[in-house]
Amino acid sequence: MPYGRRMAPRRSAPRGSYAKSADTRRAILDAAIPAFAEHGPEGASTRGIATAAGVNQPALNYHFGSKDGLYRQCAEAIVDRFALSMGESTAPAVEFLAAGGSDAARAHALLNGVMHGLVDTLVASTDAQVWSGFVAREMHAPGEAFAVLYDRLWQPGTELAAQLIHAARGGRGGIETARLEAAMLISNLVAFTSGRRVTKKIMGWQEIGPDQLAAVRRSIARQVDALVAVVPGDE
Amino acid sequence: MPYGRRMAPRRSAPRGSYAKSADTRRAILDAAIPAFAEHGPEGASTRGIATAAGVNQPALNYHFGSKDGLYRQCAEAIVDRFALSMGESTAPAVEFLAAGGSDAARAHALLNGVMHGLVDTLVASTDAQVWSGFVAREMHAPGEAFAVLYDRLWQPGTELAAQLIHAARGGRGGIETARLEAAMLISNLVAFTSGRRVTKKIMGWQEIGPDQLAAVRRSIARQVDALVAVVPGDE
DNA sequence: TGACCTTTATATCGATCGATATAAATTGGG
DNA sequence: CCCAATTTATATCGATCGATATAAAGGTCA
Repeated sequence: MPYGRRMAPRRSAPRGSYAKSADTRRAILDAAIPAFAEHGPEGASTRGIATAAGVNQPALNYHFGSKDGLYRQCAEAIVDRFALSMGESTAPAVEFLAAGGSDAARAHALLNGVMHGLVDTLVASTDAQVWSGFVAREMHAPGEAFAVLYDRLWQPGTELAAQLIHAARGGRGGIETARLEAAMLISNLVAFTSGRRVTKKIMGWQEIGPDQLAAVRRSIARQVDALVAVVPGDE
Repeated sequence: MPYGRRMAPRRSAPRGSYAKSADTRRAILDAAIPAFAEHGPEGASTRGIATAAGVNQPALNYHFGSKDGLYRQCAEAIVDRFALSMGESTAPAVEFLAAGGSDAARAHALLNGVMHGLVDTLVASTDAQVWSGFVAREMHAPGEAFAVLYDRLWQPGTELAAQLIHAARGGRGGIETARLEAAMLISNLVAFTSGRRVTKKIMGWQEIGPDQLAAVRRSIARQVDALVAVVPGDE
């Protein structure tokens, strides 16, 4: 026998006070997220990710335990980065709702602000295109990362938008309808971002510049206005 | 050497007058499409597909040449089946546009008809959920099937909707804006379908019944009305 | 500086991948 | 009914997969 087999050291998580370790983890995550987004959790290879990250392959197992562990950590990282990017535009809306806000006009303005921030985050950032692909894939085919993405990203985001829509309508029309509209509005933007390459081809855009960003913003604003203007059941 | 290697028979495509062959091909496609939709072209294994189809693994190579060939044929099958399901609602719209139709009210009605048919096809059919996942994945990460899906499905579908929107606005507002709105409207529905599992969870729906289908239809109709009512630039 | 822990690098494992050579079985035309 | 073409089944190939044992290198702190 070339070399023996015994139990793995079971190094659960390196609680490093070593500085370099964090850099390596970050490099692996930055390489893994696009790889998982493009090839899926099964299609992406640990060797490919390691090469892209500039590390060797066992480094992934050392830092993240397993391929699935890395995949889950990618989802956590996406949620964190997305929340960081969206915090500025969602904070006042969350505060408004927490205070039991019922000012319809203010709710409408806050909803516009949230969607504005969402468009900026999703459409303006090239990273977000990758995130959208990762998230959309996991929402279609739930796997190891579903719970994280749903509980910390999709559900709260949809609920926030739904409550704002409901409040902007002055509380009329039912929260269920508002939830459905919110779900469609958000899945709309995520799909639009995930398929940005196709949209650019359809539109003949070379790049998503300020003009294109403004066009998307106008389109979403128009959707929001129409959503709020019509109270379901009163039509 | 256990057995020699020589050039493959290079059986390009079985032009079978044998009846059984077509059944086998169909069974393989019916097993492969969901597998590719869930695991991606790299994650899905030929052995898994073969088992699900009730055939042995080399049958895939025999009938489709290679895994990539099978993947391409899956895309072709999806386009065909989708077009078959949508033909009834798109035919009058295509005819209207081909005749240079400029009646805004009729264009609006035809647009509603097309979107109505799209909702029925996508939301009501469980197969369409699988198709949407397949298509959305390929649009995000273009591969072997991109050309087929884009040229025969996405581009014509978007262009049809764009022309109807443009005509419904009486030709005012620019075709580019109409294209962007059409792209968002369609990606909206595809994403909604692909992520149907999540939407059901968000909405607390056990199943997509007539009531739920009607709710989605109303939401889309409202979007279309808002789209047509507001001429970009006149606001 | 030296003992100790963390991190990185190398080599290799068994399992599974897509593909193909080959043989057996099935089908259809004369 | 038999022969040839088509289709299905078996066995196996080399390549690549995720994972781990092991060794070497790097960092931390008494």
